[in-house]
Amino acid sequence: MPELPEVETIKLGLQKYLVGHRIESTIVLNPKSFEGSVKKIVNTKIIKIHRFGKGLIIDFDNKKSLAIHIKMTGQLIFRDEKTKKIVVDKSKVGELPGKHTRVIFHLDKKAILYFNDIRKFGWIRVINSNEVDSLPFFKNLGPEPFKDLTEEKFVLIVSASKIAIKPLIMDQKKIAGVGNIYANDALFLAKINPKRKANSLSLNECRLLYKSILEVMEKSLRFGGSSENTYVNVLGTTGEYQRHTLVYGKKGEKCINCSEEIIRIVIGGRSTFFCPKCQQ
DNA sequence: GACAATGTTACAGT
DNA sequence: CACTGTAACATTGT
Repeated sequence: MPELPEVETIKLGLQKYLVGHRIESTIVLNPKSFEGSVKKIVNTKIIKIHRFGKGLIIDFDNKKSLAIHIKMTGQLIFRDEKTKKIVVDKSKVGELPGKHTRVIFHLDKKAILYFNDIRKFGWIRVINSNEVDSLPFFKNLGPEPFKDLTEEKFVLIVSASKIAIKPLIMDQKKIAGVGNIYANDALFLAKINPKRKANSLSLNECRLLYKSILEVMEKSLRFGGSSENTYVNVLGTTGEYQRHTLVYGKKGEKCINCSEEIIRIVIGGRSTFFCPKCQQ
């Protein structure tokens, strides 16, 4: 799932459904997916949810927290008596628990939180609430859209780098939250070739790209994120952004501006889609 | 069988 | 040391 809009959608869901619940037990089915002592969070109450970039933090009332990264295929699914009636997308979720369920949190009032993760890249770890900033992933996060990434900061970051603009905006240490889908679409919206060296962008191009990043992410948030692959929200239902992508995943299809064919190349090992005519 | 998939990081090389 | 590019992690689907 995993870019800022998807993780933010999960955060909103956890805030709505999970906060206030007490953990009764935690079952770790895949040791690699969970680090730390389960005992530290049993019988504690969930009080707050945070998101930093693509990472999540769940705070408990005993100064402990869970730090979570769902990477490519993680899912956090909440079930209780009420939400049980909501029909999950079977093709993306399957049985609960199922073959890819890695951790199960049993909560009070018969509620359950499942952590599913096909590829097992994701992780959950128990930490002290005050040590979030010392975790490798969270410590290194750059400023993020909608928070502390101002246009001025963005211009400085872009003009200071010689690497291609696309991998730059996907570098979480430089800018937090942008991944492959939105990097592709933002560059298309700004009419910038993804191979361009970052420091070759003009001030106007930088500003336009900044606005484009915000625009595509804002649009995705409205659609509840992108369910191109395995992403679902905490109720197990899909987002809809994948039906509205500008260029991502559209190799061979016509450009929505000029009807030229969208092409796919690889930059930094990642699929890159763009219109060779609009994004010279 | 080969290749690609929303991400991050360890490692090698400059 | 800083920066850059590539491979690896594990599994599934085409």
